[in-house]
This record gives sequence, C-alpha cells and structure tokens, in this order.
Amino acid sequence: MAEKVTSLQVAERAGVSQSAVSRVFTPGASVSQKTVDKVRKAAEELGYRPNVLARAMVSGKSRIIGLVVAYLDNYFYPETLEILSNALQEQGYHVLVFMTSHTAGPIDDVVQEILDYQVDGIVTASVAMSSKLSQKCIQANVPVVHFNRFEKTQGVSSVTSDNFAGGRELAQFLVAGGHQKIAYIAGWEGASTQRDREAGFRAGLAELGQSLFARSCGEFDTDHARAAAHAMFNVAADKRPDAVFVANDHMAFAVMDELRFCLDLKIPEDVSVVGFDDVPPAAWRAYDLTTMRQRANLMVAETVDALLAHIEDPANAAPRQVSISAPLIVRGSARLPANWPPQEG
Amino acid sequence: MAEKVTSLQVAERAGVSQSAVSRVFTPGASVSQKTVDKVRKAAEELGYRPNVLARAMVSGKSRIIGLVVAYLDNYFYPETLEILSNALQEQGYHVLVFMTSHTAGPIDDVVQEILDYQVDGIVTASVAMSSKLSQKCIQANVPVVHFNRFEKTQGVSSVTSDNFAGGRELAQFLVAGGHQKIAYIAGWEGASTQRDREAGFRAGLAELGQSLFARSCGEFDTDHARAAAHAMFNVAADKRPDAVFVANDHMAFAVMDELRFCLDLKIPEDVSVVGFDDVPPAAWRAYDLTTMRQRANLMVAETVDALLAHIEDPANAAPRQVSISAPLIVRGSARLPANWPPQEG
DNA sequence: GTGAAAGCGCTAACAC
DNA sequence: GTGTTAGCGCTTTCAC
Repeated sequence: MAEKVTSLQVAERAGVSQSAVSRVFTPGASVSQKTVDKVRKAAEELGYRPNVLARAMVSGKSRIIGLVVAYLDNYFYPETLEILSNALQEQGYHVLVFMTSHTAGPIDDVVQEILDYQVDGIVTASVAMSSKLSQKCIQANVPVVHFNRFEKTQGVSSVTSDNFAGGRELAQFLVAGGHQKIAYIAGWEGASTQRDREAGFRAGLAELGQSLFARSCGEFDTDHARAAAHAMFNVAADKRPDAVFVANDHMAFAVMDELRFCLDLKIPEDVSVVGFDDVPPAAWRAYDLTTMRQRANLMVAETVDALLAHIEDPANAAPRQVSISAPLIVRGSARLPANWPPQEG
Repeated sequence: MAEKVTSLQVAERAGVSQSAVSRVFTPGASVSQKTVDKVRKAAEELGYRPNVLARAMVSGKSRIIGLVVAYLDNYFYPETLEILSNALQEQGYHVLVFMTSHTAGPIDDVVQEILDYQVDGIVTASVAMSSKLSQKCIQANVPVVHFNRFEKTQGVSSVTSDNFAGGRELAQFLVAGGHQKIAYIAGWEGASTQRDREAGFRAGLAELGQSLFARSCGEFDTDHARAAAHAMFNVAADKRPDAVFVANDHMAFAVMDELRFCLDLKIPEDVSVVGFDDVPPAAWRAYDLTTMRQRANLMVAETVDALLAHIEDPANAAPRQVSISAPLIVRGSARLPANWPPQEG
C-alpha cells in the first residue's frame, strides 16, 4: 500500500517550496515556466494529484453538487441525472446523490446531510423541501434549484417545462382530432407539474367549449394509474371517454396496457391516449405515444447555469424561475386531426 | 448569509473545550452525559453540524463511494443506482457519480478524478478499467468492485449474476418449448456478461444436441439490435429462426418491436423471444418478456458488503468474485414447454 | 516569482 | 472524562 503523495513531497523532489507546488496546480497563479516544469516532472514521477478535499477545506468550495431525488423509476430522472452529471463534470463539478426513501421520506434530514458535505449547490428533483430548510440553505449560501417542480419558496430557483402551455396544447390537439369526451388521469395532487398540466389542459378545453368528461387520479404511480383507467373505461361504450390525457408517460404506458390487454380497446381507434415527458419508451413502437417532450438537456443547462451563476457571484445572482417550452411530439397513440400536419402561414 | 458554525463556537457556548464537542459527535468516544447535554444544547441553538470534509481530512475516511457508469439508458443501471445509493446511505456513505462519456471515454481519467476526492471505494458499472489503473487504486488502498462485469484483474472484486448458468437455463427452456431453430443476438463482445451468457447458452444447446441456428451482434444497443433482428428474420419462413435469445432486455424490446411491427411476426406464435435482466418494462404487458432476473438488490448487497469489508479491515479483506444466481422469469414472449410448470420432485 | 507562515474545521494522541 | 497539542493537505496572504 503506497503512501499518499503530498504536495510537500513533490516540493522536496522538485527543490521548491510547498506553496510553489500548490501554485502550479492552481489555474490562475503566477509561476515561472521553469518552476512549472520542475514541479510537473516531480509530480508525474511521484504520481501526485492534489487532494480535492483539502483544497475544498481551505477554499470553501467543494465542487460537489448535491442531488436529491426520490425515485428513479420514472425514466425522466435517470435521463436527467445522466445529462446533469455530464454537464457538471465539464465544469469541474460532481454530483453527490441523495435518495429520499420512497416512504414519504424525511427529506429535510437528507438535505441536512447534504449540507454537511459542504456542497456548492443543491438540485432537488421530484421532491419538496420545507421552506424552513430552504432558508437554511440560503443562510448557508448554498443555491438550491428545484428541477421539474415549481415552488414559490423565497430565494429558491426552479426549472420546469411550461406545463400549463403543454397541457393546453394537448387539449387543442385532442379537440382538433374530433374528440368529444375527453378525460384526464392526474398525477399526485401535491406536484406543481400535475397542477399546471391539468390547469392548462382544462383551460385549453374551455377555450374550445369543452370540459373534462371524466377525471381520476393516478398519483404518478403505475398501479394507481392502471386502476384509475380500469374504473374509468370499464363502462358502457357510450359512457366511455374517447380520449385521455395521462399526466405523465410513465402512467400512460400502464394505462395503454390496461386499455388494450384488459379492456380490449384499440388505440387510437377506440380511444386516444396522450402523455407528458417523452421518455424513451414513448418512442418504442409498442407504445408509440403522442406526448409533450420535456427537453431535459435544456432544463439541465438552465439548472447548471443558475447554480454556477450563484456560485461565482453569490451577491448578484437572484433566484430564477425558468420555464422551458415543451414541443408536442405526435406519434400514433392519438387520432390525428384532419389536415394534419397543419399548414404554416 | 450566516457564518459557518464551527465546533469551536459550540465549545465556547457550552463552556467546554473544542475537543469535547468533537467527542460528542464521535460515536465511540467517552464523554459524560453532562457534557453531552451541554454540547448538544449549544449545538442545537447554533445550528451546528460537523463538517464532513474536515472530518474526512483528518480521519482519512471520506465516506464517499465513487460510482463510474457509462450510461443510464439501460434501465438496469438506474435501478442499481437507486438501490446502491439507499444501501450506502444506511451505512452513512454516499455516492459520487462519474459518467464516462458515451464516446469510448477516457475512463482512466475519470477514475483519477475519483481518487482525487479521496473516496473510500469505487464501484464500476458497465465499464472497463485498465489494469494499470486498478493497480493504482489498490496502491491507494481504495477497494474497487466491478458491478455486473467480471474482470480477472488482480485485487479487484466483482459482482455479477451467474450469466453462464442463466444462458444455459434459457437454452433448456427454449429447447423444452420445442424450438428447433434457435438464434442469438449478442451484446458488445468485449463485455463479460455477453461472453458468459453466450457461452452458457451454447453449452445448454449443445447438451441437448442443438447448436445456434443463427447469430448476430447487437452491441447492447437498440439500433444495432433492431438492424440485426431485421436481417436475421427478413428471410423465407423456413430459414427463419423460431426462437431468439437477445443478450439483454433493452435490446429485446427493440427486437420485439421490429419483429411485430416491421416484419409482422407474432410473438410467441411465430417466434419466441427471451431476454436477460428483467428490467421493469419486461413486465409491461406490451412486452411481457420471458427473461432472467438479475437480482439487483442482492448484487448491490454483495457490492456494499465487499466494499465495507475492505474499508473496515483492509488487511484481511481479500477481493471477492461473487456470482448471484438469476431466476428464470417466465412470461408470455416465449412458447411454453409442454407440461409447464414442471412438477417438483 | 517565490518561500515562510497562518490557518480551513476537525480528530486523535497525550497528559492530567 | 477532559483540555491541550499536533497535525490532515492544501490555499493564501505576506514579505522579500
């Protein structure tokens, strides 16, 4: 077991002071080329690399971003994590993962743990955080961004899709498709994504003289969604919706399976189904789901931007509320409007 | 912006020494109840929490485990990450994520970065690591476990399913189902999972007097798999395989979609499809895939166990090669053998 | 441009 | 059981 190589050892070998070594490994420091060469050579030979933790202690910057996430079974989140991690890595940051237990977790405890690691920032995905805790982060000068969730907590940033506009566009699409009995299967009522999507959807219907034909709650959970769909569609044909917007793709797949394999309904002939997220399986032929695309790459870019802005200049970085437009992705799970695609101009 | 609360401040407020404070927050230390009370009270009032990084510096233990992963689009990995993160959290550890870029990444650089964080251990998933680098980790006394990949690199642990046995069981199942023209769509040839699954599958066929009717490589990539399936099945009916084992579920879904929607084949009437992993979508009715279950929970438990064993007693923790049996999950994508399920005894 | 010296916040001997 | 004293490996003034 090799000893740990320290900057001091490198210094001795290179015949310079320890601080010279430090300077060589500090981007903006002033060192002569000669010193750089000597130090680099010695470091190479010894296999020296700066200890990030020690650097973090003295500089106060850990270059660690804490990510709080409740579950990974909605594939929007793994996708997000991959993009986020890559984006941060490019900036020299890394993601420390904190799962809040499925069981209505003590998320505040988790955030406390995060803070203990002296993270430079926190991203929360699919979880709520008490405003007391948010205050604590602000006090500690650790920027927080809520990803895919809007929260009006003071001082906290958020990045979401434009869920209201998305819901509205879906309503327009379904009505244009000639549907008359349009239903909605909701997500967990506490989530802003759920609220905004539904509000937009209802608004869109109302603008076109319709309203929800049926509504049920799937809690963003496949089993709940399946049951909700069963109850909603297992009725006489004339009392059955002819289209349904399911609040996210993950539930939509379960709903489609239930409709097809349990209720023997054809999609989209008997009923149109649309979702929200555009996770990868939505493009799989077995589902071929018409849905709103959450542009994870853009959302992550905004998230990273908000974080870094605050880290680099805490004083002048106001919290931001970013909303990214979500394009409609038309596939085969919903009947197309006549004259589709629409003519430009 | 609140100042950072240090143990010294707590000490002053509690009227004790700074080391007394430290002891109160150190599990096995000897402190009187009276001191504990005073310190806890002062800490509470100040909102003090020990700085994990400072602790890490002096103790040499960061309680961070580095996870290297190449991609998250095979849903086996998000599942793994969730379980791993939860399991480690319970032990007071956390996961620092490192993505190696899709593009045949410089994984060695990534591991170097990990080492810079003074991690207590490293888990690699779906990536290979040069043996030179492995040596470096061993030298640094950082245990490494290869998750879902067997590598005979010295000093490195690995945890995998029993891929050979799994492949063999699949062969037996397919032959028992009356198949005569059995094909295989391989994963990336460099992966041990691919090699072992194929070897087991071939062995199983050979034992029953059969051999591969066709073989093609899907590279563990859906597009490649789709193309491979197309070429393999887009032939006269009598030259077409009647069953295919696709090296993982992720590719199997793409293959099923191709067979059904492009080639208009019925599953399992025209062709049986089996996969490996049992990721969540395998249970979705649209796929209903017969597959071998990789028991992620057990695999993770072994991973954590191997890591902690080494961390707690580096001298006596030999690297281990763990292989977890994978149960066959029979669903509807493959024709059942006669007299299924088999009688016990 | 470079070295000496002072910590970052904490744990771990070491005396008492 | 408690306080005192050294550092952990590094960055960062500060003189020179």
